[in-house]
Amino acid sequence: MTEPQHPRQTRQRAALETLLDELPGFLTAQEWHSELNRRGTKVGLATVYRTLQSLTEAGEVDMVRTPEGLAAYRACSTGHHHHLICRGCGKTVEVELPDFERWADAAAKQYGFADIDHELELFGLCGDCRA
Amino acid sequence: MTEPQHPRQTRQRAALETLLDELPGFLTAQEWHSELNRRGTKVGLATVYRTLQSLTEAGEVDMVRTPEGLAAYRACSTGHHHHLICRGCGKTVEVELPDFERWADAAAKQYGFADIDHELELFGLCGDCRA
DNA sequence: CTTTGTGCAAAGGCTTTGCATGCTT
DNA sequence: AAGCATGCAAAGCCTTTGCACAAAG
Repeated sequence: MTEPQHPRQTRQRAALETLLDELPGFLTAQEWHSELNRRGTKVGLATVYRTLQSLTEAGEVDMVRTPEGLAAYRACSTGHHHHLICRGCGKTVEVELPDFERWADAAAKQYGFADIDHELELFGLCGDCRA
Repeated sequence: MTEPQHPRQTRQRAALETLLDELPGFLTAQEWHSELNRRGTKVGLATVYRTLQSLTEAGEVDMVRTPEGLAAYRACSTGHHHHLICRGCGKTVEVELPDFERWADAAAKQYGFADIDHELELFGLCGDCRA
């Protein structure tokens, strides 16, 4: 049993973590990559993929699947929540649904299921895009 | 404005529709393809993809994304419902959640979102796999 | 006969991986 | 100095598409 390995502090990882804290929405690995390079930080695409995976496993980043099956990532705040995602501009809101877990558990239990997990995303049009 | 085009009745499409009615679970396009061929019905993979898409657009088939981002399909009964999927054996149950749409609408409206759609899947362990 | 469906193979797009090099520690 | 991280390019996988042929209406 060795110490839990801390990832090394590299320019690329730092840049990505900073960017994750700045931009609130869900972006794909390729979009994070473009955004980094657009800001002048040269980072390889493979590195972005590897770093996002690493951060996801570490629980510092949230991954969801878009309806197209792409992986999209964002920094996650603590606590369990769901996402409300604008179809128009991609803006995302974290939605607390306090009753949902209990309710899902209860619903599943009626079918003999236990140990319930769930994936829930809401998609809609935000006020700006609706205007 | 012409009549709504009915798809042509072909051996391949019939075989897939029959199989969809027989197997209750979610399978990927490739899995449906394998299953067809395993049963002696030779159908091209591209045809399976195209037919599943066509059936999905026609509302006769349900598509969900697996956590890996793969598209998985199954015949769907009428009415909107969600899925309760066993992590152990893949068994799926259709769950009617009558209050959910209203509730999701209300929750989203608080954030100025409208025209809400959602994706909800529940994952758990069924009675058999729990034994 | 006309139109749509099929099959095959090739192309596309996202993601992962192998390997040599550079940077952290 | 040792080892993980990076970059690039190549490979992998799922899925879509182009095209010629077959089948349905």
